[in-house]
Amino acid sequence: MSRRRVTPLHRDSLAPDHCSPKLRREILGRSTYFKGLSAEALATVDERFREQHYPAGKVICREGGPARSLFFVAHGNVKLLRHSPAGDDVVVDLLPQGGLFGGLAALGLGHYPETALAHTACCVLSVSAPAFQQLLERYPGVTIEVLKSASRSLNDAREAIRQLTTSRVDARIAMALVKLGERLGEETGHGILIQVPLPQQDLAAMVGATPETVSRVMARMKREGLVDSGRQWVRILDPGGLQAMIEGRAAPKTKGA
Amino acid sequence: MSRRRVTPLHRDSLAPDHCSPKLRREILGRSTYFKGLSAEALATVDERFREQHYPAGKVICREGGPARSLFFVAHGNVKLLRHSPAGDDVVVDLLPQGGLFGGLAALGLGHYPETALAHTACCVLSVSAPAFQQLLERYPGVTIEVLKSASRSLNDAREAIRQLTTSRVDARIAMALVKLGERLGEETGHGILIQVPLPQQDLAAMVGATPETVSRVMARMKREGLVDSGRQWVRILDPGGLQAMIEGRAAPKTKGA
DNA sequence: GGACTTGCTTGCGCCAGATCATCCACTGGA
DNA sequence: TCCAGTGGATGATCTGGCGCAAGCAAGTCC
Repeated sequence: MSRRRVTPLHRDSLAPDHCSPKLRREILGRSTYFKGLSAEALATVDERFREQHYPAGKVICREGGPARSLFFVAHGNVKLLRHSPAGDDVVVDLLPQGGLFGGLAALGLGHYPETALAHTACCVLSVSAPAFQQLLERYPGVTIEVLKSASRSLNDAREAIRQLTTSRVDARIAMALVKLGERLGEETGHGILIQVPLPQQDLAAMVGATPETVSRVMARMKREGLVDSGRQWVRILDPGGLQAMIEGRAAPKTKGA
Repeated sequence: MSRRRVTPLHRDSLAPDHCSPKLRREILGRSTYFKGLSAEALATVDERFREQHYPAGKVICREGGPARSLFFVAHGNVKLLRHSPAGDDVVVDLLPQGGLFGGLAALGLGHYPETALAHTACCVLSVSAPAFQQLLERYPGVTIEVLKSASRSLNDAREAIRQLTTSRVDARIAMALVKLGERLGEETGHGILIQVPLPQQDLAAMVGATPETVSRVMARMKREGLVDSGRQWVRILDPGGLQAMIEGRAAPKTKGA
């Protein structure tokens, strides 16, 4: 059978590190948070934001640092991390375009609760915390949208907690892949390609496992035809099979007979 | 030394299952969400709420059920659970007076994301989702408070995720105890008594462990003088020691030398 | 185009914590 | 006061997943 082949991701087309000034307002206007606003309101919002570019891997804000701003992902992907005292990193979220982060900053908390890293090269818009607070006061509709989004994140986080405490690693990896597929995947002829560089190390940090374990589980998934993968990329071939794995009704072992 | 003694919790004084109609508005007015409101506004809010009483152990709403209302804890404690397909329960939160839950309901999600159980006998105020949405639209300040609270919960949940993936059980149990102490504890002559019936089974479901393991860890904590506990109660004697355990710099084993 | 870097794979030993099985101590009810 | 039921303690055993370490392959840089 076909051995894994060359990286199917086109890195640069994925995340140009520029972000046309004209596009900026359009991107804001299309986002969940601001799409209900009038043109003037949108302009007001827009002018509060400051544009910043980050190459892949660059730190945008650091856990524990004084929280001055709130960020909006205009282009690219941002990875949110928490560190353990021992130095391990846990990936708590991977934000696509339109994601908001540093959110607690604007609400009076003093410090960033997590580190944000440019996962791909990206363009980020930032507002100062007080300015954002003013926006929320002036446009209640925005506040409600932000609240909705926070609630969804809370739901996701609690779901992750449930998974972490009740499911085994393979189920969690399957779940992570399915979610990534939904949020960042692109349907191709041969399954859903996850449109983000995804080293197994990151996957491990998302599900609370080691890279070795991820490798072993993925090897099994490949053997069973559920996914295909290579250096920093994953393609989902059989979502149904993954779903079965998530729900626990899977081949628990190599199941010889 | 003194062996553990009789349950120091006075069950009935903890959670009367009545909730004086006059007190109701006062409780609302004191809550984080509504305390900024004028008397008339508060009255408007108050009249949207419907009062309900639950004896300990009763289900308030069920995970997956159609989400019609949002709830406010007027008295007593409410336990939020998620179920795994295999039937295990995970405790995602333990709400004290003033807690809001079923929150996603009001925001257009169709189903309750978790089961709510009366942990003690309690009095709960409920609003229909549309009515709550109206309140949010009419009183933007309330929306902001709700958002703050959701952000805090999100932060807690993500912190829990970090703990689950990086820390060992004993650290997680220590952390759970410290948090419970802060939220539900009462300073007594002999340390902080957690003012809620707390069987080890619940503690286990909060940290993702089995009751047996919790028992073993608690036995060690008792041996080391960090806590005292008995049937359904825990008293924190040495918060500093627990903190040490959380941070990993603890006696990893029986530490012979 | 060859050497280097970085990420993936795989084997082996080990340990934290689950599981199974009792036994015991309280508590609440009759 | 006694009894039944529930929650807690504890020993024995098993195992999923981790840690370490060596080897391999895909990109990358000169």
